[in-house]
Amino acid sequence: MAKRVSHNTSMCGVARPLDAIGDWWSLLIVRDAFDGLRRFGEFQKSLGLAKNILSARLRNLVTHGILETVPASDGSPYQEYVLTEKGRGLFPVLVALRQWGEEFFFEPGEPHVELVDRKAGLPIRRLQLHAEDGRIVTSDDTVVRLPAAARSASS
Amino acid sequence: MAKRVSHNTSMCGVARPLDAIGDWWSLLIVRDAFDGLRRFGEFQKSLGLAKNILSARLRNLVTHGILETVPASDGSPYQEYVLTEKGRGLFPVLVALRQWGEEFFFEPGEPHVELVDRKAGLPIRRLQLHAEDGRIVTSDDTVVRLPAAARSASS
DNA sequence: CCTTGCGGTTTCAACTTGCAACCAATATGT
DNA sequence: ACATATTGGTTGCAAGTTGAAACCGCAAGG
Repeated sequence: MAKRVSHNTSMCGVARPLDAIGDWWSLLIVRDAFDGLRRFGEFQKSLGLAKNILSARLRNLVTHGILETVPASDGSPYQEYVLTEKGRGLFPVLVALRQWGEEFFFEPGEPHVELVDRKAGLPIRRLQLHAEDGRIVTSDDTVVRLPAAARSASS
Repeated sequence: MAKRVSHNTSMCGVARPLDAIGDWWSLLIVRDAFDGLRRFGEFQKSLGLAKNILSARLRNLVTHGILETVPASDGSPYQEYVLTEKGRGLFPVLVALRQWGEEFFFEPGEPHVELVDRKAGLPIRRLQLHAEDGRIVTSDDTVVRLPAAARSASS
């Protein structure tokens, strides 16, 4: 118990996010939150997971500032779980996952939900990586590099 | 044992990818693979996880077609693990996670590794979502929608 | 030979997961 | 007033998962 919340500075820029999210369920909760779900029961019905697990995951997401609880929007005496700014920052992660899923996990023609622009009703474009000058880059065109400070102390 | 490999059709476009990846370790393995790591020992040293776990995760990633084993690149009698096309498709997911991490998990000025364009040496741009017409959209501007076929059968 | 390095598998204790039962607070019917 | 349902949890417990450490097999080096 009393899990650490502050960032473990030994973790890298990919591991810290994963640690904060917690597990797969948490990411599905966040996805549902983007779809407008707010209530404990809504999440449970949507995901079909055990209540104790949902309870723990929601608490963890709140602890990490990804969700926050708000008193209630309708009259009911319960609380609701809504995305924080930080939580909304996860949107590209979910979109990237979804697009990867669409490309590799569905037969061509197999029906699947689509992410569409609300205004035009048309699908969202595929995510693309751009260099500073606007060129589209792939994983082959990039490297991870230490910051200047750390770099000067190594080989 | 004998885990299912074919897609569980009841899972959505976000859950299927998560299921295939397996867990957090797997994603970190894939990240290391993008950084050029190929050998069992390299992954183990980089991630510091138990050998049995690494073994299981690598096997799972191979089973799901994210990594594949190749005989050996140098003379050694061992095999190496390299990303498949499908595995390379995970790059945007990792970039999205990393960018989220950079924004919310590091103090301003705290040193962290950076993803840079190999040619220009400059950082990669922030991922952005574009509508079909090129407009930048946020989560508020999008909805998930059932495919036309399924849509006509509901409310 | 004997040892070292690599790439695992096996063993086993500790932890996590998740079903089911229970609990508490309000809402609703009679 | 009293029973009953609904919502949002917590608790108990069996089964599954994780991970540290020990072991194993093979090839190369001395």
